[in-house]
Amino acid sequence: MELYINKFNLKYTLESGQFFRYAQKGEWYYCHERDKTFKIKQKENTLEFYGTTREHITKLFGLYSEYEKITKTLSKDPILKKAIRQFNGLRVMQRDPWETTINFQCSTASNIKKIQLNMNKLAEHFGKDARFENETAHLFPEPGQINNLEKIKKCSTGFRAKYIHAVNKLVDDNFFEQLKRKNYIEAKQELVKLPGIGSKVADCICLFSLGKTEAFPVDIWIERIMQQNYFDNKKVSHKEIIEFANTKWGKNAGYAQQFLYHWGRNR
DNA sequence: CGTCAGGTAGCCA
DNA sequence: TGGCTACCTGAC
Repeated sequence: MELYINKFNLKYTLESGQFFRYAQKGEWYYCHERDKTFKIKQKENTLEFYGTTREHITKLFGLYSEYEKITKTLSKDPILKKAIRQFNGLRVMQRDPWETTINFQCSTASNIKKIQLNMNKLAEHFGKDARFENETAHLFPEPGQINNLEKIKKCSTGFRAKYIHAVNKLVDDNFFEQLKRKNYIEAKQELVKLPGIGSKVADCICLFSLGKTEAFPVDIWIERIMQQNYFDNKKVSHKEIIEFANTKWGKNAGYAQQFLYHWGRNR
């Protein structure tokens, strides 16, 4: 299947730390998202993919957003202007909230490689098997299915295992549907009540899966980037950074974060 | 072989 | 609110 696209870069979007279950094979990216397995490649303004629908691709890769409007507004900021020029086509994805929650619970005090390992192992141990191109693909387990603490530990999750185990019991798809209907502040408040989920992870869930475009996840990288570029190298609290981003970029803060993060790490 | 990493929770001033 | 520290384990 094909999809005509504009102002989109698959590589930047997929490799910018918002999505983890993918593997590059030649010109194709083999991707897994919840119960979907598909492969996708980009050739200029065309996306070619197999294994899923146009609707899914459009939503997952944030292709419905008013990208030109957002980037134009953000480009008033000279630093973002550079970042946007360098990484034009980078999008904020809209993923499955359940998988995103487990995903970013795994991210605490970790790194991209290890998060990928955790997610792939969780799918192997708890998810259903499917066939894709004559090979076994592991689907991500449904809410409620990650229910064995010892097995969760076998997925190299370490001290995060107990949090994953607890959250698996506390949420379901309906919970996330309710959060989508709430505003950003309320949704975040609900999320940080969950074990193993603090401000940063909650903001990632809000931004990457609940459509809260104003969320501005502050991790150690964003902290450094913001300090260097907007606070004259002075120490600032995460709270101050969030307030600054909110005032400066409002509903576009999430996009600003994604550009700054990618730019700051790949410069 | 030691150090450290996309944070969070718990505890104390 | 602000400042500490422990925490699993693979990767460098």
